[in-house]
Amino acid sequence: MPTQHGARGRARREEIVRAAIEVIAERGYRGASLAAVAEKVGLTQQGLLHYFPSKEDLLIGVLRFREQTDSGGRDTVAEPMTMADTEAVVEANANRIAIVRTFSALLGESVTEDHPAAEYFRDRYRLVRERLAATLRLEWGDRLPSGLTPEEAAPLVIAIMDGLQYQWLHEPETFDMPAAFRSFLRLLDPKAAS
Amino acid sequence: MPTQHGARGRARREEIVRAAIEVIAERGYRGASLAAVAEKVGLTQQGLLHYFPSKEDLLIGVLRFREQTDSGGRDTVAEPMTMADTEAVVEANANRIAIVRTFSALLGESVTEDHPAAEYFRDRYRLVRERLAATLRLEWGDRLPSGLTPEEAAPLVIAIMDGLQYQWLHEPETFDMPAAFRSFLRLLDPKAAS
DNA sequence: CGGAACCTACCGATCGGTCGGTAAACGAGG
DNA sequence: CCTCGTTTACCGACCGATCGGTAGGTTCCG
Repeated sequence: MPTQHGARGRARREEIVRAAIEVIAERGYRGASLAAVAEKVGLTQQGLLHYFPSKEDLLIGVLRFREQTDSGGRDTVAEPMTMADTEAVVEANANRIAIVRTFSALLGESVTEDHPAAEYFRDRYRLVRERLAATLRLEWGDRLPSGLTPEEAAPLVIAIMDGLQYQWLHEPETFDMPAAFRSFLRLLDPKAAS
Repeated sequence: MPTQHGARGRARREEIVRAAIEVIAERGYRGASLAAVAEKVGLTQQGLLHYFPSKEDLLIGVLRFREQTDSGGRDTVAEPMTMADTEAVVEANANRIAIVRTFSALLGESVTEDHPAAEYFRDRYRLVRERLAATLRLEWGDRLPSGLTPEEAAPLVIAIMDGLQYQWLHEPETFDMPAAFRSFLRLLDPKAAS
């Protein structure tokens, strides 16, 4: 078992994961070769395999890395306690195009058969929907201003965030993702200042 | 130039395109091998290359096929003249999981570098946004009931459709995509019966 | 000494694509 | 109707590249 002790090894692993995120953003998971990731951190492919014994292990590393550190990643929606926070997340994502691209590409791939990230996204969706519904209920009670229940609104918030990212990624300089998201928030609560 | 005349050849090409759509749904575009597509229609990989001289040409064929025939595909949003039609599109998509999966997978891949479908999706988004805005304006004038302009609302409708598909594809039996979309329509127009 | 951190040398599989053929269908001319 | 050249519809053999992964080291640090 590599990388167990030693801050040295842990740092190297993180370096590798960051490189993997970049490569996946450029080529997707299937298109990302271990060799390309290895080269980015100055390793051979086999050197990389010392830290992550298989490509799938590396992907798991990427997914885990996001869950831990990534306090600005797309779905940190899992955490925020107010709707204003979700807006901040979108804003932050607009400045993290590489990470957004990585996870948008992964999300797309994950709908194909036996994709190693499929389970991750399914569980993630469930979790985020739950927490988001709780957040909405905390903010507005059992009925939003629009008349929707929190359970009805939560999937819509997620869908908007995901969907806007694709439009934005295809026209990063033209498409104003945060503004579009704010429009949606106005839809949820017409009285909101924002 | 193959397939120019002859209904025979044209039919074969369509057969191939349909097979390609299936394979892409299972493996994505990068993961889809010409051999796998060829096998589905009882051809060798070289036989397939007779009809589509390269893998990219096959993808173009898939994209074109959708634009023509696919009157129920995800984005036929380009056509409908009323909002009720968009609801019908979503409903139809809920019964076309293979095609939805294909284009969701392609959309995801298309955000990676130099993807052959990137231009297609970008142009498609522009077009659909325009037409949808026109539809919205026709239905409600310059301000929707929620106060949004048609140009503000159009990207949101698209984002919802795209985003809901990913959640649905990850839980096809549990997640009620049409119901979620109707919730969104209620957000757009609280007075709607639906 | 022992384990972590690598690397060289390979391997079998798969990929998209080329080359060069063959066989059948087809249209035109006699 | 029958030839005959052309096009269409394929297939077998092959190729160079790349892929993820294994086996078996060596170096170096604690």
